Amino acid sequence: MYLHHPTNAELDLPTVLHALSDPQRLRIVRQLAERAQPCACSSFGLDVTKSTLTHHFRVLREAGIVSQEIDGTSKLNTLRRADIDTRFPGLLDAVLATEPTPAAA
Amino acid sequence: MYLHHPTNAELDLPTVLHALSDPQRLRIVRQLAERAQPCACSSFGLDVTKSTLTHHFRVLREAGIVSQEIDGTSKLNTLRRADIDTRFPGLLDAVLATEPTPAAA
DNA sequence: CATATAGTCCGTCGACTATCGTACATTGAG
DNA sequence: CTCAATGTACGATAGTCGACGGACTATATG
Repeated sequence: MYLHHPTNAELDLPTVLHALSDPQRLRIVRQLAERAQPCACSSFGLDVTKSTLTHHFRVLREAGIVSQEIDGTSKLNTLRRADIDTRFPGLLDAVLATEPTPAAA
Repeated sequence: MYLHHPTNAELDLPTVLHALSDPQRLRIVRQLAERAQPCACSSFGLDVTKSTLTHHFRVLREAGIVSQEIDGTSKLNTLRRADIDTRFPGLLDAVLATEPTPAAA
């Protein structure tokens, strides 16, 4: 099973902003930034079904925000911080610096 | 005719990111940042109809990115830079710092 | 093999989006 | 008053989005 990841140069600002404009995905990104270790999709405590989770992680991966690698039955997710910082300096910092508005886990 | 503008405290990150995730609106924001003077909706050279333009400016206004005031038959648009910078420091700078990807006027 | 775990794939649903066209309102200029 | 300019309101349409359930795959582990 091949997982497409956009290259650094392929990162597109509107696509990235759109991927970050969903509260659930924003929660995922915040947690990934805090943990700084590859995490399975199911470890984020989001109150949605598995298929919805798959959807959100695909959006994040295809936007280039997250990289995924397969590890057994899991998929380990990592924030592509360096790539995003290179392409869009300061963007991720600005997003992460805002307090998690309502209820974020 | 009353135009609702969210207060500084009402600015919501996902809403702002979503408003910025459209190429047309991004073009508007870039031009507003460069001009730094209130501009009528029709002065941005976007290749869409008037009604579509109205729609995009409403999205920007309701997200708190732009303020609009009526001046004769025109509506003058201003980037709420200070407000956004206060609420989301560095966000607008990061967005504006990226090169206008494809064709931006 | 049997079972459990972690995700994927597909189809569906309702809500929203971006776009358009046409008709309308308001204002300013002649 | 008439006309042009600027923008709004109100559909309509084609597409996307977030969410779901259910069937499925792949990888452990017993």
